[in-house]
Amino acid sequence: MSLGTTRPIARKAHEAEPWKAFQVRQRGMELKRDAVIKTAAHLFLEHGYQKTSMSLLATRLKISKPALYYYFRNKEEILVECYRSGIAEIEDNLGRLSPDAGNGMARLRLYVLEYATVVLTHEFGRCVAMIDDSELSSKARRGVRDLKRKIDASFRRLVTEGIADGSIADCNPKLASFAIAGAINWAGTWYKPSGELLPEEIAQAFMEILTGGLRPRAGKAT
Amino acid sequence: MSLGTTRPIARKAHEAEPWKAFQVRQRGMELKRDAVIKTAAHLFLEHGYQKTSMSLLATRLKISKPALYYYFRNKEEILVECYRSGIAEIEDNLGRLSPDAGNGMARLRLYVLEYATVVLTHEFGRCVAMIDDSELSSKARRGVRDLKRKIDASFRRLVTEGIADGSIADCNPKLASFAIAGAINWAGTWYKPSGELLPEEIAQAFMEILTGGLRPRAGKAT
Amino acid sequence: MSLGTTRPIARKAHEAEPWKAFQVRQRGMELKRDAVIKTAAHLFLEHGYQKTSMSLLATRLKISKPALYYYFRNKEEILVECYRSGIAEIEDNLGRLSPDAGNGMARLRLYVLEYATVVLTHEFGRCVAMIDDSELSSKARRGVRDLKRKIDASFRRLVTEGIADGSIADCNPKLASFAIAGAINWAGTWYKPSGELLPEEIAQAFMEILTGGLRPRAGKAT
Amino acid sequence: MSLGTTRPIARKAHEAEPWKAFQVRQRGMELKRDAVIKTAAHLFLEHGYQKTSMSLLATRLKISKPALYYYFRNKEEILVECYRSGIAEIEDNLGRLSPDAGNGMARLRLYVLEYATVVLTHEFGRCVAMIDDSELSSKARRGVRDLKRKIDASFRRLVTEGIADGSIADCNPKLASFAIAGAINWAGTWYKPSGELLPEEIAQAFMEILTGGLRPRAGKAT
DNA sequence: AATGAATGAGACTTCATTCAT
DNA sequence: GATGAATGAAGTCTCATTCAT
Repeated sequence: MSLGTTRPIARKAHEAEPWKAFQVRQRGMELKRDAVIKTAAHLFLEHGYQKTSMSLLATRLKISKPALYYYFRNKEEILVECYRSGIAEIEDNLGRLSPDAGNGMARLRLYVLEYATVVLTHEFGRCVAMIDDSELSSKARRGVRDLKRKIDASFRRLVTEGIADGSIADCNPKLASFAIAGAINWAGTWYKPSGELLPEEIAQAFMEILTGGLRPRAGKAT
Repeated sequence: MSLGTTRPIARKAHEAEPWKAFQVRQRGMELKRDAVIKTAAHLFLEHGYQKTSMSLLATRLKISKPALYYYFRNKEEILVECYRSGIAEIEDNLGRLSPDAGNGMARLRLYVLEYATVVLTHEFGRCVAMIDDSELSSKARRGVRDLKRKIDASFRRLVTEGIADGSIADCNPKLASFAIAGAINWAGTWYKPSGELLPEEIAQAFMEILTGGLRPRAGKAT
Repeated sequence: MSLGTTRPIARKAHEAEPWKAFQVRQRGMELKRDAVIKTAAHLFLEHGYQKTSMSLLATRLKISKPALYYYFRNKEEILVECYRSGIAEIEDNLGRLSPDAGNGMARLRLYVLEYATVVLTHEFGRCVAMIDDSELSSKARRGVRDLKRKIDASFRRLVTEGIADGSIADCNPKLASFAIAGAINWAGTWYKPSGELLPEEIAQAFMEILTGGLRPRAGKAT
Repeated sequence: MSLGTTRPIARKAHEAEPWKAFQVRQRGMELKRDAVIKTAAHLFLEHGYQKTSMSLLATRLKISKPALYYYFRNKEEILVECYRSGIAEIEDNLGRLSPDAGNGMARLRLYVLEYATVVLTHEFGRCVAMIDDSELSSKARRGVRDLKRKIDASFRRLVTEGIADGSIADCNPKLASFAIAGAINWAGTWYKPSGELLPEEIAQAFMEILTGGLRPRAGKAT
């Protein structure tokens, strides 16, 4: 029975259980927010951000539209949270790589492998790769870009280190990172889990192709 | 001198209007259509397809909204024409490459160079690379994908030929093409003409990085 | 007290709005939908379906345009509901006639009387008679026609029964029903409640004129 | 003479060929107008007045849209001309009936037969019966109704005469005419030339059914 | 006599968001 | 915490009509 679920009761509820209730509520908040962005990420990837309406999102979550606005300020904030989760996901996975796994090239290769895997198999990761942040307001965009830049910086640092230790040919680290990350991001565009290519397969092949070009050429001074 | 032909000048031309160009009310289906898609391509790239309203497009062209519908059946048709022009542009440039310029690898390298150049410097070309065709109705999408596939097929054929003549290492041609084309397409995403990186510079670097990984490894029997 | 039930009062009721009727923001899907189709029926009859814009309808109801779309999927659905209500109205009234009120002719006469009364005095009934269902999409049209056919079938059945029991002259039941129903439907076109002719008067006269022609001719073998 | 008609060329034309040309032009004008309203009537009957766009009409006639405005002031005028032609058609056919063909009933029967035939077989006639004149502006509507009234008046006169000479039962001539004409007009709504019922068949049956009810009841002193 | 091109007005519909409960 | 109901703004598109030639 609702005109709202618990109108009469609610007013009493927060008087009755002061502390625990709050924690539980907070926990609930977190859980709900997670559920929202998870579903949202899925829909954004399936139909695009613009074409995913708040109505659809609410319907999928089996909650009412205003409920979404209880958890998030607006649609944009949901997307931003997707990005944030995606970037966290990526950093999580990449951060786990041991920082002393050989020379720069070796570490770059692992990095590429891992990044490709995340982008292909994790939905939040795919959001980062796929959804154009130009959909965001300029303020939110700046925030997201700051986060994204960290990943790019990692790539660039690895390349630079590889060049320093001789395991990577002399090249423009910025362009090299862009090429590598771009190819992987783009894969997020066309990869379909239902297709015949396996993520591992793609990740492996991309690692070879994309890092192979950075190998120092034998006997060449370039 | 039509807006549609003079490509070198074109970079500034999206502001030009054939409306009232020479004398008033010249004949001009062709001319006008060209002007529309040129401006549309520009706006699509700037704000995205969905967020570019027909109103905005009309305003930019300094014509009324219904006038657009005199030249195109609907918004989708405009996007399709952008794609078509872009693909023609790409094929034009790639087709000009002499088909006997050395072995597979050599030809692939030229191809990459040229493709990157088009995608970075021609607006229609960028449309092909950047605008998600999932915005289209399924019918139009099929048409566009058929066209796009031809370009992908070219890449794949070059790789296959390179493998055959030994100039390219044994690899999955499909994945190799995807990696290469993807990296370039992605560049369309972040490249800003106003930035510090020159298109030629990027194209050159990408050529090295992306094809380098396909070189047969010295001393490897594979 | 719902707008939808009190038919006697209803003739003036198309101005009533359940919006803010009792207290503010009562529950009321049903109530509101009824109010919408009641007002819609009135406007459709006054200006025609095509020329009745959703804007006008909303204005009359003193709600915003999108609110209409909260209650109905689209304009067509509103018309379909008008039809449905009208047909229900007609069937209600006709169904109340006792099925054993004499021979076929006697029952037909009652039926004509009642049908004419509904078509002349009930707005939903008039919708069924007057609004061309070719305005509908082919799918909706099929649905409406199925409903309409039931009424036509009733007429035809009565005529057939009358022929069987000798109370009606031998004739083509289909054409007879069409003639009778047509004359009545057409009356919906020109009848104005504000005119000098009373509905009862018209219904009575039509009954005589339209069924008189079906009387078996004395001493004539047809 | 409207602004739209003969501005540029006319200035020279009427100096050069003063008489013949004018006649020819007038003849052409007539012919073209006829062609327009003929096609228009067809389309109006097929899709309805509102849904028949001037574009479609022009396309069907293989002329340009502005050309229509050369021959007619606006869409409404085209409909009015359809009505006018239809009414002329009806009057033509009805006027041909000899005014001394027996008593009132006999003449009424012929009249019904003829009216039904025209409404079912002539497109202009069908326009009069079918197209709701509420589509017209109030001014045009008045004109059309004046014309229509003449037909109605004929019906009513025949009934009155029939009552006078005893061949028709005492009844309200107005309602009798409405019933008769209404049934026939309505037939224009559902009759499809491609269907199985022949116009003659329908006309004959309607004549019997609709006039039968007006026969004076045997043995009744009224 | 005829037309290619253009337009103002307005149609239906969708969406992100908020109000009042 | 949650929701049924509502809305302002905007979107795509169509139409009758007219301008300039």
